[in-house]
Amino acid sequence: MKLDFKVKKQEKNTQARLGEILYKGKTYETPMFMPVGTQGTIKTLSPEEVRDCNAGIILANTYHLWLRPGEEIVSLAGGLHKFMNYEGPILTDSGGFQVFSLAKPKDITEEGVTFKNHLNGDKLLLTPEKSIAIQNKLDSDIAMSFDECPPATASYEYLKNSIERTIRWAKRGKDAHNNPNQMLFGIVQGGPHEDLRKWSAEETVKLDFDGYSIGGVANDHESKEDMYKAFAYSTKYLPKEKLRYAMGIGEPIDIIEGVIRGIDLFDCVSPTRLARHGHALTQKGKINLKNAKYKSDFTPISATCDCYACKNYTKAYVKHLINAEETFGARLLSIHNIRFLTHLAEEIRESIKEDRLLEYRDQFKKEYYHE
RNA sequence: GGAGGGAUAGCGAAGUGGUCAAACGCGGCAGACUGUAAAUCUGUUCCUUCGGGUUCCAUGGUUCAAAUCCAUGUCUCCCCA
Repeated sequence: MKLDFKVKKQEKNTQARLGEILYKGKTYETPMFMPVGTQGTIKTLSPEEVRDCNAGIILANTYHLWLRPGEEIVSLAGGLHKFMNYEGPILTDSGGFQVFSLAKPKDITEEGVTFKNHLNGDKLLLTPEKSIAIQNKLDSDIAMSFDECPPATASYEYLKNSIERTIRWAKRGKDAHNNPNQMLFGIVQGGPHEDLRKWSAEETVKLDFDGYSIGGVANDHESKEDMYKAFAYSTKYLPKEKLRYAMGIGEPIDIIEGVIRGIDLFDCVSPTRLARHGHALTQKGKINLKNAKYKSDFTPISATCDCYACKNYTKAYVKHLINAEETFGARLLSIHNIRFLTHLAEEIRESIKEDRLLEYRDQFKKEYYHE
Protein backbone atom coordinates (compact mmCIF):
# COMPACT_ATOMS: atom_id res chain seq x y z
CA MET A 1 0.00 0.00 0.00
CA LYS A 2 1.06 3.51 -0.77
CA LEU A 3 1.88 5.44 2.36
CA ASP A 4 -0.45 8.24 3.35
CA PHE A 5 0.44 11.73 4.53
CA LYS A 6 -1.61 14.32 6.38
CA VAL A 7 -0.70 17.72 7.75
CA LYS A 8 -1.95 17.82 11.34
CA LYS A 9 -0.98 21.30 12.41
CA GLN A 10 0.47 24.50 11.03
CA GLU A 11 2.83 26.37 13.35
CA LYS A 12 1.65 29.90 14.13
CA ASN A 13 4.85 31.87 13.66
CA THR A 14 6.57 29.98 10.83
CA GLN A 15 5.88 27.80 7.81
CA ALA A 16 6.57 24.69 9.94
CA ARG A 17 4.01 21.92 9.89
CA LEU A 18 3.37 18.86 11.99
CA GLY A 19 2.42 15.87 9.87
CA GLU A 20 1.59 12.21 10.03
CA ILE A 21 2.63 9.40 7.75
CA LEU A 22 0.49 6.28 7.85
CA TYR A 23 2.30 3.18 6.72
CA LYS A 24 1.36 -0.47 7.17
CA GLY A 25 -0.72 0.31 10.24
CA LYS A 26 1.97 2.41 11.84
CA THR A 27 2.11 6.15 12.27
CA TYR A 28 5.26 8.20 11.77
CA GLU A 29 5.36 11.89 12.61
CA THR A 30 6.98 14.62 10.58
CA PRO A 31 9.18 16.63 10.49
CA MET A 32 11.47 13.61 10.33
CA PHE A 33 15.15 12.85 9.91
CA MET A 34 15.90 9.89 7.62
CA PRO A 35 19.21 8.00 7.90
CA VAL A 36 20.94 6.92 4.70
CA GLY A 37 21.68 3.32 3.74
CA THR A 38 23.04 3.74 0.23
CA GLN A 39 23.84 0.11 -0.44
CA GLY A 40 20.86 -1.36 1.39
CA THR A 41 22.29 -0.94 4.88
CA ILE A 42 22.81 1.94 7.26
CA LYS A 43 26.56 1.39 7.47
CA THR A 44 27.54 -0.74 10.51
CA LEU A 45 23.95 -1.01 11.85
CA SER A 46 21.34 -3.74 11.93
CA PRO A 47 17.73 -2.83 11.10
CA GLU A 48 16.86 -3.41 14.76
CA GLU A 49 19.46 -0.86 15.82
CA VAL A 50 18.11 1.62 13.27
CA ARG A 51 14.60 1.06 14.60
CA ASP A 52 15.77 1.50 18.19
CA CYS A 53 17.15 4.92 17.20
CA ASN A 54 13.47 5.75 16.54
CA ALA A 55 14.16 6.15 12.83
CA GLY A 56 11.21 5.95 10.45
CA ILE A 57 11.93 6.25 6.76
CA ILE A 58 15.40 5.26 5.59
CA LEU A 59 17.11 5.83 2.25
CA ALA A 60 18.69 3.53 -0.28
CA ASN A 61 20.31 4.39 -3.58
CA THR A 62 19.16 3.41 -7.05
CA TYR A 63 22.52 3.84 -8.76
CA HIS A 64 24.44 1.74 -6.26
CA LEU A 65 21.86 -1.06 -6.03
CA TRP A 66 21.57 -1.09 -9.82
CA LEU A 67 25.30 -1.79 -10.15
CA ARG A 68 25.37 -4.20 -7.22
CA PRO A 69 23.63 -6.54 -6.63
CA GLY A 70 21.29 -5.42 -9.45
CA GLU A 71 17.58 -4.69 -9.16
CA GLU A 72 16.72 -8.17 -10.46
CA ILE A 73 18.33 -9.79 -7.43
CA VAL A 74 16.50 -7.45 -5.07
CA SER A 75 13.26 -8.18 -6.89
CA LEU A 76 13.86 -11.93 -6.68
CA ALA A 77 14.44 -11.49 -2.95
CA GLY A 78 10.94 -10.05 -2.74
CA GLY A 79 11.83 -6.37 -2.83
CA LEU A 80 14.12 -4.15 -0.80
CA HIS A 81 12.18 -4.53 2.47
CA LYS A 82 12.56 -8.29 2.50
CA PHE A 83 16.08 -8.20 1.06
CA MET A 84 17.44 -5.93 3.80
CA ASN A 85 14.88 -6.90 6.47
CA TYR A 86 13.63 -3.37 7.12
CA GLU A 87 9.97 -2.98 8.00
CA GLY A 88 9.70 0.82 7.98
CA PRO A 89 9.25 2.91 4.85
CA ILE A 90 12.14 3.08 2.38
CA LEU A 91 12.89 5.98 0.08
CA THR A 92 15.16 5.46 -2.91
CA ASP A 93 17.18 8.25 -4.40
CA SER A 94 17.13 8.13 -8.16
CA GLY A 95 20.84 8.38 -8.89
CA GLY A 96 20.42 12.10 -9.41
CA PHE A 97 23.02 12.87 -6.77
CA GLN A 98 25.46 10.60 -8.60
CA VAL A 99 24.99 12.86 -11.63
CA PHE A 100 26.55 15.49 -9.40
CA SER A 101 29.19 13.41 -7.65
CA LEU A 102 30.29 11.00 -10.39
CA ALA A 103 29.41 12.39 -13.83
CA LYS A 104 31.11 15.18 -15.75
CA PRO A 105 29.07 17.87 -17.54
CA LYS A 106 29.89 16.30 -20.91
CA ASP A 107 28.29 13.03 -19.77
CA ILE A 108 24.86 14.67 -19.42
CA THR A 109 22.64 14.58 -22.50
CA GLU A 110 18.92 14.88 -23.16
CA GLU A 111 18.60 11.12 -23.17
CA GLY A 112 20.24 10.65 -19.78
CA VAL A 113 23.59 10.46 -18.06
CA THR A 114 26.59 8.34 -18.96
CA PHE A 115 28.40 6.96 -15.95
CA LYS A 116 31.67 5.19 -15.71
CA ASN A 117 30.81 2.24 -13.49
CA HIS A 118 33.04 2.88 -10.48
CA LEU A 119 33.32 -0.86 -9.83
CA ASN A 120 34.68 -2.03 -13.19
CA GLY A 121 35.01 0.99 -15.48
CA ASP A 122 32.13 0.01 -17.84
CA LYS A 123 30.25 2.81 -19.56
CA LEU A 124 26.64 2.90 -18.42
CA LEU A 125 23.67 5.00 -19.43
CA LEU A 126 21.14 5.93 -16.77
CA THR A 127 17.94 7.54 -18.10
CA PRO A 128 14.83 8.81 -16.29
CA GLU A 129 12.91 5.74 -17.52
CA LYS A 130 15.66 3.37 -16.40
CA SER A 131 15.95 4.98 -12.96
CA ILE A 132 12.20 4.69 -12.40
CA ALA A 133 12.11 1.11 -13.71
CA ILE A 134 14.90 0.17 -11.28
CA GLN A 135 13.09 1.85 -8.38
CA ASN A 136 9.83 0.10 -9.33
CA LYS A 137 11.67 -3.20 -9.10
CA LEU A 138 13.44 -2.33 -5.86
CA ASP A 139 9.90 -1.70 -4.58
CA SER A 140 10.77 1.18 -2.31
CA ASP A 141 7.89 3.19 -0.83
CA ILE A 142 9.01 6.54 -2.14
CA ALA A 143 10.83 6.92 -5.45
CA MET A 144 12.62 10.03 -6.65
CA SER A 145 12.50 11.50 -10.12
CA PHE A 146 15.79 11.29 -11.96
CA ASP A 147 17.14 14.83 -11.87
CA GLU A 148 20.31 16.66 -12.64
CA CYS A 149 21.74 17.89 -9.36
CA PRO A 150 23.76 20.97 -10.30
CA PRO A 151 26.13 22.61 -7.82
CA ALA A 152 24.30 25.18 -5.69
CA THR A 153 26.63 27.85 -7.00
CA ALA A 154 26.15 27.02 -10.69
CA SER A 155 25.51 30.01 -12.96
CA TYR A 156 21.99 31.26 -13.58
CA GLU A 157 22.17 30.20 -17.23
CA TYR A 158 23.37 26.71 -16.36
CA LEU A 159 20.64 26.30 -13.74
CA LYS A 160 18.00 27.45 -16.22
CA ASN A 161 18.96 24.86 -18.83
CA SER A 162 19.37 22.21 -16.16
CA ILE A 163 15.90 22.86 -14.75
CA GLU A 164 14.29 22.62 -18.20
CA ARG A 165 15.90 19.24 -18.71
CA THR A 166 15.05 18.05 -15.20
CA ILE A 167 11.40 18.95 -15.83
CA ARG A 168 11.40 16.99 -19.10
CA TRP A 169 13.06 14.10 -17.27
CA ALA A 170 10.45 14.32 -14.50
CA LYS A 171 7.66 13.99 -17.10
CA ARG A 172 9.35 11.01 -18.74
CA GLY A 173 9.89 9.36 -15.37
CA LYS A 174 6.29 9.92 -14.32
CA ASP A 175 5.06 8.37 -17.57
CA ALA A 176 7.32 5.38 -17.02
CA HIS A 177 6.34 4.90 -13.40
CA ASN A 178 4.51 1.64 -12.86
CA ASN A 179 4.21 0.63 -9.21
CA PRO A 180 0.90 1.41 -7.52
CA ASN A 181 2.35 0.91 -4.04
CA GLN A 182 5.09 3.44 -4.56
CA MET A 183 4.99 7.22 -4.22
CA LEU A 184 6.91 9.24 -6.78
CA PHE A 185 8.38 12.64 -5.90
CA GLY A 186 9.33 15.48 -8.24
CA ILE A 187 12.43 17.54 -7.55
CA VAL A 188 12.70 21.32 -7.43
CA GLN A 189 15.99 22.92 -8.45
CA GLY A 190 17.06 26.52 -9.05
CA GLY A 191 19.86 27.42 -6.66
CA PRO A 192 19.10 30.45 -4.50
CA HIS A 193 17.09 32.26 -7.22
CA GLU A 194 13.44 32.81 -6.45
CA ASP A 195 12.31 33.04 -10.08
CA LEU A 196 14.04 29.77 -10.94
CA ARG A 197 12.74 27.96 -7.85
CA LYS A 198 9.24 29.26 -8.57
CA TRP A 199 9.37 28.17 -12.17
CA SER A 200 10.89 24.78 -11.31
CA ALA A 201 8.32 24.21 -8.56
CA GLU A 202 5.32 25.26 -10.64
CA GLU A 203 6.29 23.19 -13.65
CA THR A 204 6.99 20.17 -11.45
CA VAL A 205 3.71 20.58 -9.56
CA LYS A 206 1.85 20.62 -12.89
CA LEU A 207 2.99 17.02 -13.34
CA ASP A 208 1.20 16.17 -10.07
CA PHE A 209 3.62 14.14 -7.99
CA ASP A 210 2.94 12.46 -4.64
CA GLY A 211 5.43 14.74 -2.95
CA TYR A 212 8.19 17.21 -3.73
CA SER A 213 11.90 17.34 -3.04
CA ILE A 214 14.18 20.30 -2.81
CA GLY A 215 17.44 19.49 -4.51
CA GLY A 216 20.71 21.17 -5.33
CA VAL A 217 21.38 22.33 -1.79
CA ALA A 218 24.40 21.89 0.49
CA ASN A 219 26.57 20.51 -2.29
CA ASP A 220 28.99 23.29 -3.13
CA HIS A 221 29.85 25.26 0.01
CA GLU A 222 27.16 27.80 -0.74
CA SER A 223 26.23 30.22 2.03
CA LYS A 224 23.63 29.27 4.63
CA GLU A 225 21.68 32.27 3.46
CA ASP A 226 21.49 30.88 -0.08
CA MET A 227 20.53 27.46 1.22
CA TYR A 228 17.68 28.86 3.28
CA LYS A 229 16.53 30.94 0.31
CA ALA A 230 16.42 27.74 -1.74
CA PHE A 231 14.20 26.19 0.96
CA ALA A 232 11.85 29.16 1.24
CA TYR A 233 11.58 29.86 -2.50
CA SER A 234 10.73 26.20 -3.13
CA THR A 235 8.15 25.50 -0.43
CA LYS A 236 6.43 28.81 -1.20
CA TYR A 237 5.25 27.33 -4.53
CA LEU A 238 4.49 23.78 -3.39
CA PRO A 239 1.07 22.40 -2.40
CA LYS A 240 0.52 22.43 1.34
CA GLU A 241 -1.02 18.97 1.55
CA LYS A 242 1.97 17.12 0.16
CA LEU A 243 5.30 16.05 1.64
CA ARG A 244 8.30 18.30 1.14
CA TYR A 245 11.76 16.79 1.39
CA ALA A 246 15.09 18.64 1.57
CA MET A 247 17.58 16.28 -0.01
CA GLY A 248 20.85 15.70 1.75
CA ILE A 249 20.25 18.10 4.60
CA GLY A 250 21.50 17.00 7.99
CA GLU A 251 23.40 19.79 9.74
CA PRO A 252 21.21 20.34 12.84
CA ILE A 253 20.65 24.04 12.28
CA ASP A 254 19.85 23.43 8.60
CA ILE A 255 17.16 20.95 9.61
CA ILE A 256 15.61 23.47 12.00
CA GLU A 257 15.76 26.29 9.45
CA GLY A 258 14.30 23.92 6.85
CA VAL A 259 11.38 23.04 9.09
CA ILE A 260 10.79 26.72 9.72
CA ARG A 261 10.50 27.12 5.93
CA GLY A 262 7.94 24.33 5.63
CA ILE A 263 9.98 21.20 5.00
CA ASP A 264 8.92 17.81 6.39
CA LEU A 265 11.68 15.35 5.51
CA PHE A 266 15.46 15.46 5.73
CA ASP A 267 18.14 12.89 5.03
CA CYS A 268 21.87 12.96 5.45
CA VAL A 269 24.92 10.70 5.49
CA SER A 270 26.57 12.90 8.10
CA PRO A 271 25.52 11.06 11.30
CA THR A 272 26.94 7.77 10.03
CA ARG A 273 29.94 9.20 8.22
CA LEU A 274 30.91 11.44 11.12
CA ALA A 275 30.55 8.39 13.35
CA ARG A 276 33.00 6.37 11.28
CA HIS A 277 35.36 9.33 11.47
CA GLY A 278 35.12 9.48 15.26
CA HIS A 279 32.78 12.45 15.74
CA ALA A 280 29.75 12.63 18.00
CA LEU A 281 26.88 15.11 17.82
CA THR A 282 25.97 16.49 21.23
CA GLN A 283 23.69 19.17 22.62
CA LYS A 284 26.77 21.33 23.10
CA GLY A 285 28.08 20.82 19.57
CA LYS A 286 30.04 18.31 17.56
CA ILE A 287 32.91 16.65 19.40
CA ASN A 288 35.86 14.71 18.01
CA LEU A 289 36.42 11.64 20.14
CA LYS A 290 39.84 11.15 18.56
CA ASN A 291 41.02 14.15 20.57
CA ALA A 292 43.43 13.27 23.37
CA LYS A 293 41.31 15.07 25.95
CA TYR A 294 38.77 12.23 25.95
CA LYS A 295 41.37 9.57 26.80
CA SER A 296 40.19 9.18 30.36
CA ASP A 297 36.75 10.75 30.13
CA PHE A 298 34.57 8.05 31.67
CA THR A 299 31.29 9.91 31.17
CA PRO A 300 28.76 9.08 28.44
CA ILE A 301 28.92 10.89 25.09
CA SER A 302 25.85 12.77 26.30
CA ALA A 303 24.42 12.60 29.80
CA THR A 304 20.89 13.31 28.54
CA CYS A 305 20.88 10.99 25.52
CA ASP A 306 18.79 7.81 25.75
CA CYS A 307 20.66 5.85 23.05
CA TYR A 308 22.26 2.44 23.57
CA ALA A 309 25.77 3.92 23.35
CA CYS A 310 25.16 6.60 25.97
CA LYS A 311 23.34 4.26 28.33
CA ASN A 312 26.13 1.69 28.33
CA TYR A 313 29.49 3.17 27.33
CA THR A 314 31.90 6.01 28.04
CA LYS A 315 33.69 8.50 25.81
CA ALA A 316 37.02 6.94 26.78
CA TYR A 317 35.86 3.50 25.67
CA VAL A 318 34.36 4.70 22.39
CA LYS A 319 37.53 6.72 21.76
CA HIS A 320 39.60 3.62 22.32
CA LEU A 321 37.47 1.64 19.85
CA ILE A 322 37.76 4.38 17.23
CA ASN A 323 41.52 4.66 17.72
CA ALA A 324 41.86 0.89 17.47
CA GLU A 325 39.68 0.92 14.34
CA GLU A 326 37.25 -1.50 15.93
CA THR A 327 33.92 -1.52 14.07
CA PHE A 328 31.99 -1.47 17.34
CA GLY A 329 33.13 2.13 17.84
CA ALA A 330 31.71 3.22 14.49
CA ARG A 331 28.53 1.34 15.33
CA LEU A 332 28.09 2.95 18.75
CA LEU A 333 28.70 6.42 17.31
CA SER A 334 26.35 5.78 14.39
CA ILE A 335 23.62 4.78 16.82
CA HIS A 336 24.29 7.87 18.90
CA ASN A 337 24.43 10.33 16.00
CA ILE A 338 21.27 8.99 14.35
CA ARG A 339 19.51 9.10 17.69
CA PHE A 340 20.71 12.69 18.14
CA LEU A 341 19.02 13.72 14.89
CA THR A 342 15.82 11.72 15.42
CA HIS A 343 15.64 13.27 18.89
CA LEU A 344 16.20 16.70 17.36
CA ALA A 345 13.20 16.00 15.12
CA GLU A 346 11.17 14.99 18.20
CA GLU A 347 12.01 18.28 19.91
CA ILE A 348 11.16 20.17 16.74
CA ARG A 349 7.76 18.46 16.64
CA GLU A 350 7.12 19.31 20.28
CA SER A 351 8.02 22.93 19.57
CA ILE A 352 5.61 23.05 16.64
CA LYS A 353 2.83 21.67 18.83
CA GLU A 354 3.45 24.52 21.26
CA ASP A 355 4.09 27.19 18.60
CA ARG A 356 7.55 27.97 19.97
CA LEU A 357 9.81 26.76 17.17
CA LEU A 358 11.66 30.06 16.82
CA GLU A 359 12.46 30.09 20.52
CA TYR A 360 13.60 26.50 20.23
CA ARG A 361 15.88 27.41 17.33
CA ASP A 362 17.47 30.30 19.21
CA GLN A 363 18.03 28.19 22.29
CA PHE A 364 19.46 25.32 20.22
CA LYS A 365 21.86 27.64 18.40
CA LYS A 366 23.04 29.08 21.68
CA GLU A 367 23.86 25.68 23.09
CA TYR A 368 25.08 23.87 19.98
CA TYR A 369 26.98 26.61 18.21
CA HIS A 370 27.74 28.65 21.33
CA GLU A 371 26.22 31.72 19.68
C1' G B 1 88.03 -18.58 19.84
C1' G B 2 87.44 -17.14 14.28
C1' A B 3 84.75 -14.49 10.15
C1' G B 4 81.11 -11.04 8.52
C1' G B 5 76.89 -7.41 8.84
C1' G B 6 74.56 -3.36 11.36
C1' A B 7 73.70 1.21 14.69
C1' U B 8 69.53 7.39 11.06
C1' A B 9 63.87 11.40 14.39
C1' G B 10 58.69 7.92 19.18
C1' C B 11 59.03 3.06 16.01
C1' G B 12 60.22 0.77 11.17
C1' A B 13 63.14 2.31 7.14
C1' A B 14 65.62 5.31 2.79
C1' G B 15 69.90 8.15 2.24
C1' U B 16 76.90 6.32 0.98
C1' G B 17 81.02 13.89 0.42
C1' G B 18 77.72 19.67 -0.70
C1' U B 19 71.10 20.30 -3.52
C1' C B 20 70.05 16.89 4.23
C1' A B 21 66.56 19.14 9.61
C1' A B 22 67.17 14.16 6.55
C1' A B 23 62.39 10.47 1.51
C1' C B 24 58.54 7.01 2.79
C1' G B 25 55.39 4.07 6.14
C1' C B 26 53.48 3.46 11.09
C1' G B 27 52.40 5.78 15.59
C1' G B 28 51.16 10.82 17.77
C1' C B 29 48.54 15.66 17.45
C1' A B 30 44.81 18.41 14.95
C1' G B 31 41.28 19.68 10.84
C1' A B 32 37.50 18.59 6.98
C1' C B 33 33.05 15.79 5.93
C1' U B 34 25.26 17.85 4.28
C1' G B 35 20.21 13.12 -1.81
C1' U B 36 27.85 8.03 0.71
C1' A B 37 33.23 5.62 -5.25
C1' A B 38 34.31 8.44 2.05
C1' A B 39 36.01 3.17 8.57
C1' U B 40 38.01 8.57 3.69
C1' C B 41 40.77 12.92 2.78
C1' U B 42 44.05 17.13 4.47
C1' G B 43 47.67 19.42 7.60
C1' U B 44 51.33 18.70 11.22
C1' U B 45 55.07 15.76 13.97
C1' C B 46 63.96 17.65 16.83
C1' C B 47 64.14 22.66 19.73
C1' U B 48 62.92 27.83 18.88
C1' U B 49 61.64 34.24 21.53
C1' C B 50 60.88 32.17 14.02
C1' G B 51 66.50 35.58 13.83
C1' G B 52 68.14 30.95 14.49
C1' G B 53 69.94 26.61 17.36
C1' U B 54 71.29 21.45 17.98
C1' U B 55 71.11 16.34 15.17
C1' C B 56 72.07 10.59 12.10
C1' C B 57 75.84 5.20 18.61
C1' A B 58 80.50 7.69 21.16
C1' U B 59 85.22 10.03 20.77
C1' G B 60 89.07 11.67 17.74
C1' G B 61 90.55 12.66 12.67
C1' U B 62 90.53 13.83 6.99
C1' U B 63 88.08 17.88 4.10
C1' C B 64 86.44 24.47 2.17
C1' A B 65 82.24 20.96 3.32
C1' A B 66 80.69 14.58 6.87
C1' A B 67 74.56 10.93 8.37
C1' U B 68 77.92 9.69 4.30
C1' C B 69 85.40 8.87 4.28
C1' C B 70 89.36 7.08 8.19
C1' A B 71 90.81 5.34 13.35
C1' U B 72 89.47 3.62 18.08
C1' G B 73 85.72 2.25 21.42
C1' U B 74 80.67 0.62 22.78
C1' C B 75 76.39 -2.01 21.69
C1' U B 76 73.91 -5.41 18.47
C1' C B 77 72.76 -9.27 14.74
C1' C B 78 74.54 -13.46 12.39
C1' C B 79 77.71 -17.56 10.55
C1' C B 80 81.66 -21.13 11.80
C1' A B 81 83.91 -23.69 16.14
